[in-house]
Amino acid sequence: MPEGHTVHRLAAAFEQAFGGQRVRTSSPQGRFSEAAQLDGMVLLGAEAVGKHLFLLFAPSDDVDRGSPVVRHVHIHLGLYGSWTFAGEPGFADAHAIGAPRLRIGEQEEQLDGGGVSDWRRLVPRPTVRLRIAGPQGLADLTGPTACEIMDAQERQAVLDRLGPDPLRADANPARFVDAVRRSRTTIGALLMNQKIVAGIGNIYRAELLFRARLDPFVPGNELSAGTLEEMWEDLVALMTYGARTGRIVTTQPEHRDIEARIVERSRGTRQNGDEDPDVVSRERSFYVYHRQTLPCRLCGTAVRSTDLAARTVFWCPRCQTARRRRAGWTREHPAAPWALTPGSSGEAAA
DNA sequence: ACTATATGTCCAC
DNA sequence: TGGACCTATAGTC
Repeated sequence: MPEGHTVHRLAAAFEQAFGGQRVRTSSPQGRFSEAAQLDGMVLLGAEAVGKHLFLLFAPSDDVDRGSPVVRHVHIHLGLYGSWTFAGEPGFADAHAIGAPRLRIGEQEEQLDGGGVSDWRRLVPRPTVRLRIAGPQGLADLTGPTACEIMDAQERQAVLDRLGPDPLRADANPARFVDAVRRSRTTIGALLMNQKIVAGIGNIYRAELLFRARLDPFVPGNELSAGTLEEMWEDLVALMTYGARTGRIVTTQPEHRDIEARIVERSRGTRQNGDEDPDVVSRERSFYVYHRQTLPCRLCGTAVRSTDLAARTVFWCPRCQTARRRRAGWTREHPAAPWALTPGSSGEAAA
């Protein structure tokens, strides 16, 4: 259930866990029989583009010779896919606290709590499509929409059908701005279209539109370049935070309720200051996502939901009012919180 | 045991 | 636009 930030996180985790090392690969489930072709190769690195993950493999003697032919394992997690890591203490847990395991995708899983103390003896679930095992630990993939070997041309074809990715340094925001302004489709639908911008999912869509105070049903061609440039900058900030912490948080501290802040303070076990992602509980993290019928954090109006582009969109009908305006329109709300200040619960925001 | 749900995408009609 | 697909989990009977 990842959006782009999760996939970028995964790429970093794979580089750290297996980068440059020989690995064993297998498909316990049997549905990725090509795993046998990769067994014993070197995992050269990992790449994230939007919600697509590429793991790069090459035979070790090719690597030694200096010009390896790279096999790109293309993985898309879809709605259900996830990776589970297990290994030596410190393996793939750059973002976890203490435990020699973490599951990227959703919750953590107790891998050694049930009597399994050695990750090497961890029997894969029968649904594991791909297992990658290195000297320090392993990673199990379940439920992906895609898991296939690609060559360089096929990889490029995937990139070619994606819009700019806010988490990539090579992204060109003008492509996003121009594509939106050329379209009569609603901004709510355009944000979910991976050709327009790569990596946004249903949460970032709803939250970005709220932060822009924008009605999801405004046609793209009615938005000003300036508005879209600000939205791009906001996306970069939101998704960078998400990639760093593994969690989506879009609320400004002053918009989370007071009781929540008291609870967060009183938890008291923050060793490392302000960067602990657990500081913001899930219920405090969003302005509108999954908050239909609840009062808007800013104005108290009931948050609404409806279908838009095959998914449920959530929005505040009072705060998100811009519609049917020509390009050049400026926001009516006094101060849209473009700058995200995560982790500083209770502090005044910019 | 069954059902509903989930941060996704594609294809057929 | 509706259904199919991939899987785990929480909730209900």
